[in-house]
Amino acid sequence: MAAAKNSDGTVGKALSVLDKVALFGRPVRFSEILADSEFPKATLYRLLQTLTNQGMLGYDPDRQLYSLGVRLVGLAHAAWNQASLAPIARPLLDELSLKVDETVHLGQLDHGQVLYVDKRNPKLPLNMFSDAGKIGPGYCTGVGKAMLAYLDKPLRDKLVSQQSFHRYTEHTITNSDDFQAELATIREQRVAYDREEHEPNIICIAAPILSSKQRVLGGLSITTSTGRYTLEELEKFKPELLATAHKISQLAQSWHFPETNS
Amino acid sequence: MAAAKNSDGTVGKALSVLDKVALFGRPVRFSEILADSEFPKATLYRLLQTLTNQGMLGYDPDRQLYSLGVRLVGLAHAAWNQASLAPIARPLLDELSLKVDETVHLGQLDHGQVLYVDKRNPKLPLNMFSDAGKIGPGYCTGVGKAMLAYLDKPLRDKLVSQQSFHRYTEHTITNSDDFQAELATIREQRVAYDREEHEPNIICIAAPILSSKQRVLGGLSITTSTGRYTLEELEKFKPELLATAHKISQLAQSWHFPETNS
DNA sequence: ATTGTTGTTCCACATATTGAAACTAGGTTT
DNA sequence: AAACCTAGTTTCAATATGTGGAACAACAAT
Repeated sequence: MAAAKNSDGTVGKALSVLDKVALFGRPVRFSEILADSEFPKATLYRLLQTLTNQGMLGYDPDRQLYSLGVRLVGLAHAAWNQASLAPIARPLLDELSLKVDETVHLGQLDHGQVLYVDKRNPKLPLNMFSDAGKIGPGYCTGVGKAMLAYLDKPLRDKLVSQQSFHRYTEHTITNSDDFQAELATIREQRVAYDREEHEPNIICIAAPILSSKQRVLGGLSITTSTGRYTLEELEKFKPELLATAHKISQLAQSWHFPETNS
Repeated sequence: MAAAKNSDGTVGKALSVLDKVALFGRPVRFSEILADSEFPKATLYRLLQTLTNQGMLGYDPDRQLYSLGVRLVGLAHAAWNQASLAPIARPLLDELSLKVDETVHLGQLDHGQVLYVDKRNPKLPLNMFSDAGKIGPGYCTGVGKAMLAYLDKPLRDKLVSQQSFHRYTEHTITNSDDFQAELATIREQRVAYDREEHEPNIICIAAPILSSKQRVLGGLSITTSTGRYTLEELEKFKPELLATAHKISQLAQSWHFPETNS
């Protein structure tokens, strides 16, 4: 049969519904979900009920609105603690962001996209779920490129082919060939640059965090704006960046850490 | 037959496995999960596979360890934004915590327990998943008691009966009767006090956040230590606390918010 | 080599899921 | 107020999915 259908059984379907609701980004009506769902009414209905029962979705009977459930927040707390580099890397992020006096991001790969698991901004010391948990594109962010560059070829090719290459700015790389070339350059330089590829005026330098077996654990970046530094000047952060990435990697090793596999 | 089995179908089982893994709090072996699982080997195996496929679990093939998946963190980000009071309440928490110069917590109910969705500490402005997402007992925390007190009787009774009443300190309330009495007192006073019931030397004053229909949306507390204030002195925060709770409630109303239903 | 332990696959069987269609509850039009 | 929508919920036979005992592989330890 070969080809990979993307749903494993009922659980897969249920989770895809979860995603749908998440995607709306606000509480939604049954019919709204039904509208862009492949499931028939009754099926969708039961899936929603199950998820609601399970606390993965919340339901407001007065307004008839489904929203993501609070249970997710609790699970994520656990996930963040045990499956992300964030709790280990935390002191190192503090240190780095203070030293360079710029924003630092810590990301991991999730299905070819970047999931930011932590962030430090030395000026605005406010961070929360609103920062961590954010997902960004893999092909036009510093951490994304740094991580993708260091995957082994088969996985890298697979994920590259899945990128959607939306042109965010005039500098965004918009096809796989250029992107593969960029990744090769990154491997040579050992760091990735974001040259206003995702947002105008935002530039960054990023490095992968690799396990001792050279598997990609995550990515680390120093982000700034063109108003503060030129792209060339970013290079001066390279030693600090690599040093911190390496330290995180060592800490991760010693306190057994799971490797991201997608 | 009748009685409510707590699992709805395969999805329920899969999610219970997720919880199990979360509960370990660290990456685990297949056999460890099997050990305290009611599922037979093959079944558990397939559930784990499905969850892993779906990115809800991560799997490290080298070490053969399952851990919570990063996908959860992304979902939670969305959940936090759309289903929690946190994003709306944020500026008000800032304001309150600065004004009283103490730590403030914002919580919501999740299956009779308290889920902290945000926190502000005016001294240590470091907060993250490591604070938000934390789950605490309902019967011995300020926000927990404040929220439980204001539920309508049937739901309240149900949740009270589900509390586990572990004696954390000598002040912890350890049976439903005393607890129901306490809840009555709270309704009279309009605020709940935590009298070192959860942790020694930690005290707090808390109020519920109610919708216009008097449904419980969440809870807000000001936490301090016996070293800084006596229990009696906490009362002076009551006006500020109630005012802020009310403001949050109003904001929540205007930007449609789902009500917690368990 | 031999045994033990842990993880993976098989397959007949049972159960949970499916979805068209019927139904109900509210709201809107005639 | 009756007739008519529309959005949401329930039913039920057909069947796709999930189940779990047992056999099997992979690998360690003896």
